[in-house]
Amino acid sequence: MFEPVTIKDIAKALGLSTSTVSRALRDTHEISPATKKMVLDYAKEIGYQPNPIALSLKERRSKSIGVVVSEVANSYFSQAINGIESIAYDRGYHVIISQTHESYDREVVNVQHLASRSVDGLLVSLSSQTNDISHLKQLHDKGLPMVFFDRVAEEINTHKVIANNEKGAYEATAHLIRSGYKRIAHLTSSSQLSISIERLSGYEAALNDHGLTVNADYIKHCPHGGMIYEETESKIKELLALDEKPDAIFVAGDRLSTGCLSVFKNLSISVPGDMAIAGFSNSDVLDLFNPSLTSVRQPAFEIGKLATQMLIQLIEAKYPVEEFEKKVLDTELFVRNA
Amino acid sequence: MFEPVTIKDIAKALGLSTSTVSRALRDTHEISPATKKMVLDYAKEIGYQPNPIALSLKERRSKSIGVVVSEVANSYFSQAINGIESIAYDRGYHVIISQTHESYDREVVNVQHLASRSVDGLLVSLSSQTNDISHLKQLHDKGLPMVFFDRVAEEINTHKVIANNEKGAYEATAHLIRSGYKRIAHLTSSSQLSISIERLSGYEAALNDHGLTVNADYIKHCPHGGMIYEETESKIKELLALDEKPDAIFVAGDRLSTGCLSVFKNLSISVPGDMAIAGFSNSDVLDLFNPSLTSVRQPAFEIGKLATQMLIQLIEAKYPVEEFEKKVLDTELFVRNA
DNA sequence: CTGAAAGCGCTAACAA
DNA sequence: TTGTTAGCGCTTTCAG
Repeated sequence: MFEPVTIKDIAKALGLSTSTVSRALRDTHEISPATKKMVLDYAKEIGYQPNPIALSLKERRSKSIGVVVSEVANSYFSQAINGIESIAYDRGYHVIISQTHESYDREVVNVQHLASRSVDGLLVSLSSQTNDISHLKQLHDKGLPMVFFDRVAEEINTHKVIANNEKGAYEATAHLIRSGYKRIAHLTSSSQLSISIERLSGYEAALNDHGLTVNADYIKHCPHGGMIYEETESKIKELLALDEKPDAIFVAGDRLSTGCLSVFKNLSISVPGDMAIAGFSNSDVLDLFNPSLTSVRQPAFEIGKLATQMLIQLIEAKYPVEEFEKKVLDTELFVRNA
Repeated sequence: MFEPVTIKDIAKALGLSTSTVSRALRDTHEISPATKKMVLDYAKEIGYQPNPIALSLKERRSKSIGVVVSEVANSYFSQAINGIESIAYDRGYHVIISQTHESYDREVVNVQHLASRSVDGLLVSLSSQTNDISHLKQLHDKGLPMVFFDRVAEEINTHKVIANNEKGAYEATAHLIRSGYKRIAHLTSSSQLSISIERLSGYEAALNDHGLTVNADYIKHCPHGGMIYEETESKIKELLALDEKPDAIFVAGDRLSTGCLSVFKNLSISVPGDMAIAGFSNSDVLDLFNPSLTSVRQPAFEIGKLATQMLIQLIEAKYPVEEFEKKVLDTELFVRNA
């Protein structure tokens, strides 16, 4: 149905061998200018396009990289993907995106799928439900290049690119403290995620540094990372039911931050009047929100770029890479008060 | 670096021929149960994974589909992509996403890139700057299956899936009229886009049906579809500079709607006090906006699903398909007033 | 029921 | 400088 036009066709038409045509097309020196011109002209005339699949088979690589994220409909990830694309594209790589929707099972399936489609490398941000990373470890051990970004697996020794989650969390929490709030709760994603751990640690450090004590009742985890409204709502209701109700919340995720605002809006609880909120978010319409959200913004585009550069470096390395690094990029705090 | 495990390895280890192994793996009937079991067991043991590239080369298809959208960081498209993925994965297809960022040049390059990577088909939503569609026409003529969604090219005879833009625009405009507004402007994307034409037509119909006249000065185009804040701002300022200043605006796009709200916020113009706004948007945080936006929501997920089903049907068709259809899905109006 | 051989499109030794 | 040949991993005639 879809017309071929192969090197063989050109060879036949021009009375040459396929290897000569190949050489002309690939511009090697061992070819006469005349033949080369003839081949190139004819190739252009009939619109010859090399078959990348044949090439992949031969060179044993696909010039494509797989991306595993929880959701493209998420400002952070869509910005990161833009960064990924911007680099990949320039370097001639295809980007294959797959979404876990925060499900461990889908993550396993997607990773397997990508690997079996022989991507040359993987850019991974773990799902919030992922505890066991053997599906990735196995591929990594086999030699599949892999770079983690955002939600990383410490157990796998490879490059990692993350935001300075601890510092970002510290700043947001400190901002709430400086604004006069004393009972600051923390709403976060599942506890095993690297970002949860880092952000929790920044939150705790800020409390400690400002003479406030960490109250375990004030820390609530949403395993679905804000994907399920009811989950977020019920955790917030737990906070509101406490004897010493918090007066502010530091929220550790994009979806959770907006989810949180929605819950308060629906409960008709005034923000920041009755409850102040600061949270991680990369949305670019935050300025339109009311109640407004003081936000911690990650350099998502930059993170995507860096991760991709490192991955391609790994893919194209002549010798196995032994030294891995973790890049940490600063976040930015946007104070908004309505 | 990355270990192979081919059919040949199995054959050698088991003292069989590659064809026998292939047959065992592919579960044909012309194979003895014993051999089959032996092969399957061994294959599982050593973790054999068929090489899809070799298969693609043989079968002359890649089991992947290319998606061309303007931006993944856009609620409409990210939702549509979710729909696309949901079907594609089930049917064993990979989804390769590329973004035009509303640029014609990038669209041409991306389409070429996808085609040369031999995707089996294309799901396309045109960039706002695309006038010339010969890059697509050429591939379509060559037999590459193609389905348009959202921003379609009427000149290419193939399946199309769109929202009922005209009706959606009509309803939004009629809503503004019923709310008492009489000087309703229209802010839209570039004039050649199918969605612009359809939405403009719905807008005009609503005005006419309600005894209002269409004023050409009230219709403003943003060729970059809201990607450039300054463009949106300047068009709005043009509207505000008119002698008979509009009292409401019907906005024809996601990015434009939020951009519009931002502009008014920055100009300290009260919405809907001084200016009412209704617009197309698929954002799922609209409820948090203030000023709030009365929105026309498209069934993006559904559109993505349908387009993908139709594309795969085209790809897998035994005989060339001659009959094409255009599916039109209803939008939903969400009235919000703050 | 199994094996040998050809071929998908391309490149790269090796010959000529 | 050009042609011949083999091979990347797999399926599929065609013989046995």
